[in-house]
Amino acid sequence: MTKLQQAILEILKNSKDHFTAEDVFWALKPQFPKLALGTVYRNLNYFSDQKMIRRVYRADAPDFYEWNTKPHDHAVCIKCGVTSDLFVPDLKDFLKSQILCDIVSFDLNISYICPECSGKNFETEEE
Amino acid sequence: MTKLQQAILEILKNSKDHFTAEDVFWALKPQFPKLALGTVYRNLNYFSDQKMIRRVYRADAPDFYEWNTKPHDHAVCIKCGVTSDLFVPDLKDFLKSQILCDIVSFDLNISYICPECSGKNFETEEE
DNA sequence: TTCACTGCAAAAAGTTTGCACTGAG
DNA sequence: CTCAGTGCAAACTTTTTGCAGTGAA
Repeated sequence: MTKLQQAILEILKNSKDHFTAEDVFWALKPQFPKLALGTVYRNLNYFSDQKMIRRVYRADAPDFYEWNTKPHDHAVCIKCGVTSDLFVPDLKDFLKSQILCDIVSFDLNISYICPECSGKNFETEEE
Repeated sequence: MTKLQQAILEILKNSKDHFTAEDVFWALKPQFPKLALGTVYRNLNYFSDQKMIRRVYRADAPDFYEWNTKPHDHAVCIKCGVTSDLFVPDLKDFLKSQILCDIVSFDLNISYICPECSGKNFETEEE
């Protein structure tokens, strides 16, 4: 494991944020001035292939990568734009009960108004 | 509404399939030999802006367009690759009850083994 | 010396856009 | 004559890849 690879993993490990390849690239650029974006992609994809991190495919925005590899969903606040991890308990069982099929996996993305932006004090189940 | 625009809508209207812009392009090419892919995109996007059809953004595959504008989800069979419309009853209420937040919208995509491929006779709630 | 890792640049894939043209009204 | 709709080609965004160089063991 090279210094660069360690540094890439450290960035993800030390934050609950969701990083695009470019985020990681710019975060490391001061420390690795010759760093290339392609190299960042290559390493991030290698790590996610190894299940060390999770890659989240997105449709109309760059994919992001996160440290949290446990199953969870994502919620994007339509006010502040922040993406949060979100775990919906019993969702798989609920889906199975409703559609009566063998579910292999599923991907849920929620648009919502986060507690901070709603001004109210809702609690979210987070993981 | 031009002949081309009518023809594009007809293709979506007459099928429950999910069409990429290229699907539509090739379906119309015989009838409109000079047709350009960009024009197909422009019209499909115009129609979806007008809520006449629905555009479904996809992460690692071309977006598709469908006639069904009613809220529903999608399930992709991992065996045969077919995408089906799927309506999960009461899902929004279930999500609200679990995460206690104001949900604006959500997007659910399921990977599963469809009834035909599983060899069993499961019934799916479809819309 | 070796070879995994890297930088660089080009390519790939999907989609959008600028511009000139054309044809129906 | 006008101008909405079109074809064409180039641009754009995100991501991947081929290739040559390089640096640690």
